[in-house]
Amino acid sequence: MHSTQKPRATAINRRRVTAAMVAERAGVSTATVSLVANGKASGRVSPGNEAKVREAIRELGYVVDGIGSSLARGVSNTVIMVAPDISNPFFATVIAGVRAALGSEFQLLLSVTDAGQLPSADDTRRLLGLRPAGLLVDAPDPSFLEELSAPGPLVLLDAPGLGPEVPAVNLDVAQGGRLLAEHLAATGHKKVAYIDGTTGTTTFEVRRIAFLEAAGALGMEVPEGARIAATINVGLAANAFAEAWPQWKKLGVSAVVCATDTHAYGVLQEARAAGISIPGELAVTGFDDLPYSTTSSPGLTSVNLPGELLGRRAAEQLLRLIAGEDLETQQVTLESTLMVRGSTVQG
Amino acid sequence: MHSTQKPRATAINRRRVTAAMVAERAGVSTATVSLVANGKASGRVSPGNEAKVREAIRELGYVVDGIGSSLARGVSNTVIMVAPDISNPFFATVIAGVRAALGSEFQLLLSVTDAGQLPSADDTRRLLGLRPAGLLVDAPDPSFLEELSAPGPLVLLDAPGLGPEVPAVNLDVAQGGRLLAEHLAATGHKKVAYIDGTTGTTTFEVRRIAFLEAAGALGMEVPEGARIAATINVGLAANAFAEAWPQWKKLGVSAVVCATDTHAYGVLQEARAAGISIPGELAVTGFDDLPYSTTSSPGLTSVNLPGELLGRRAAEQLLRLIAGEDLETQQVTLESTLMVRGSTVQG
DNA sequence: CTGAAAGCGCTTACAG
DNA sequence: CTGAAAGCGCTTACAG
Repeated sequence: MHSTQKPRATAINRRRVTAAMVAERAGVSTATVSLVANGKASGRVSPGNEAKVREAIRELGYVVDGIGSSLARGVSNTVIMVAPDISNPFFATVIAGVRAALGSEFQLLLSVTDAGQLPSADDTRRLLGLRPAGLLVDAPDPSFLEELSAPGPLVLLDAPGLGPEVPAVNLDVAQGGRLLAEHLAATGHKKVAYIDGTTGTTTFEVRRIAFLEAAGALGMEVPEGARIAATINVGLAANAFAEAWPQWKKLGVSAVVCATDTHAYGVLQEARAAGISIPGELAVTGFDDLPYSTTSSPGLTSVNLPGELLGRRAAEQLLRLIAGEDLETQQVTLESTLMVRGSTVQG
Repeated sequence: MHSTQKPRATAINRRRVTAAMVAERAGVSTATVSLVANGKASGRVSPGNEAKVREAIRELGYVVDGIGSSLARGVSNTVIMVAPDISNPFFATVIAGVRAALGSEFQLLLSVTDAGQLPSADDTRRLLGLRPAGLLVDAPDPSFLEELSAPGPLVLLDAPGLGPEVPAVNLDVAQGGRLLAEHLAATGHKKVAYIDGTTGTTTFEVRRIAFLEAAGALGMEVPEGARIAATINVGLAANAFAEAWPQWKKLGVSAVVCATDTHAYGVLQEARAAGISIPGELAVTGFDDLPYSTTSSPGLTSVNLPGELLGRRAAEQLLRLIAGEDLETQQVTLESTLMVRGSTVQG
């Protein structure tokens, strides 16, 4: 009963239904079919013909071929979003925003690279070979943008520090850093540690610099040796913290600012294991305000970044560019807010 | 003389470089350009012409147009992966596996739907309009597959319970359920609770049924009222558990099996808050073995599902189908393993 | 309103 | 080895 399978009994051999087939069935030309199929019939196709074409389309199950259409029009109805890291839960909310704004006219396709990797110039050229109606690029690094010559409509997301002529929607993470500094200063901290990411993404730089500047201005100190970095991973962050804590304690550090909530989870975990009281002995803060930060114990004080809005605004801007409109503002910056929870203030 | 500078056009108005332009520059036909550009020159184009074409391609910065090429060949060099939920961290590892196996010949594009939503038939038709070389569909539901008529090469991932004629790579979550039951029986539990997901995904059904059957066979009981469900969210799972725990306690429940690690994190969190000793008073288990499960305290006993391998195998199968080869095995099932940690056995 | 026709950029028999 | 030519399926001036 072993089968020598030639599978796919499904209608794999079903012939592609073309506009020509519809045209023949409806007794009109392919031009008319095209008009009707694309919703451009009104005022250009007689009601009778339109009805006939619709009927034929229905009967045959005709769908406009994207490839043929793209070639004829010079561009596809696809919007491609390039993202370096989808494993970040934050990304899912950004996508949701993009989808919401894009609606059904354009098809959203994601091109992801391996974790932490940027798309190669080669990848990108191939992407452009698909003739996307527009490109959304999340968290690009500057060198990538240089390679990305001659795209059509392009909007960057979360790409701080670019020339003002590049359409972009940014998160004001610097503001978040300042809010954090103000909050910690207000709650009496003098010496603070900082746990950075290791990817060197611009947003991490901005987070760090904004915090450090504001902290300094507010009379707080980040002592020598109280600045470390760890990969974005709970366990690794926990280890890094465990190793650093004895020295920090000696230095008098009473708060630690983490570049991401994920780092902060590691600190919370290790602190619990080591019996460090939070926030009494050590206050902990993060960035991103991931879902778990509301429900961890204690809750994590974190900078909330509006991911859904980021995606939505970026897609809206892109839609304008695709429509050939000018952008009122090339660059949009979205405010971040500080969510204060039990990891910095006694519940 | 023309310059030998790199073909880095200055943005916006660069004219598309076509094969015809390359052909003219090299003094050959577009047929020859096509052969060279596609690496099919060997034995079909004279060395001299090949060199001339390569030179022209370099000078002009020519890239084969994906749309034109796809139309001529009938299929694109794109592989589209349809996935219902990218916010699941597990998914990132699957993608990594797919990318690794796919190599550089095919361009991987992701089509995601909103969380928990299946792609509509309409979406899918448009996807097929892009003429992908192959389709990968992650965690589809059966009704979706019915609509997906007449695709070319197609491989399903994590789609248990399908007819044997559909190429698929599955995770043996049933085995995971059995391992869990055996482990809990071996560690002396008699009454066990179960926290299910709410999405009704097939994999959740399989997890539950396999566990319940094995548990029954091993003499364990899941009492009336000790089966609840919660959305995949730490906080919601925590709440659901908090509400259920008093009754479970009365019933003599000493272990709880969660459909996902995320549910289990909620239980761990609430248990800590409520002073329930783990695993002494309550043993906790999950499915998925997410990264945090190694480092939570206590570590979470969980069924490890090989995500990277899942993606890799699926892509390998797809590559075979694309190449027109037969599959040795239509359906591949990957073993799951049980990672025993502190949430079920005293560290 | 309508259809014939000219592409869009490429690939691939085919004839030389 | 090589190039002219016929498409792939569609859209869009254009002439009627």
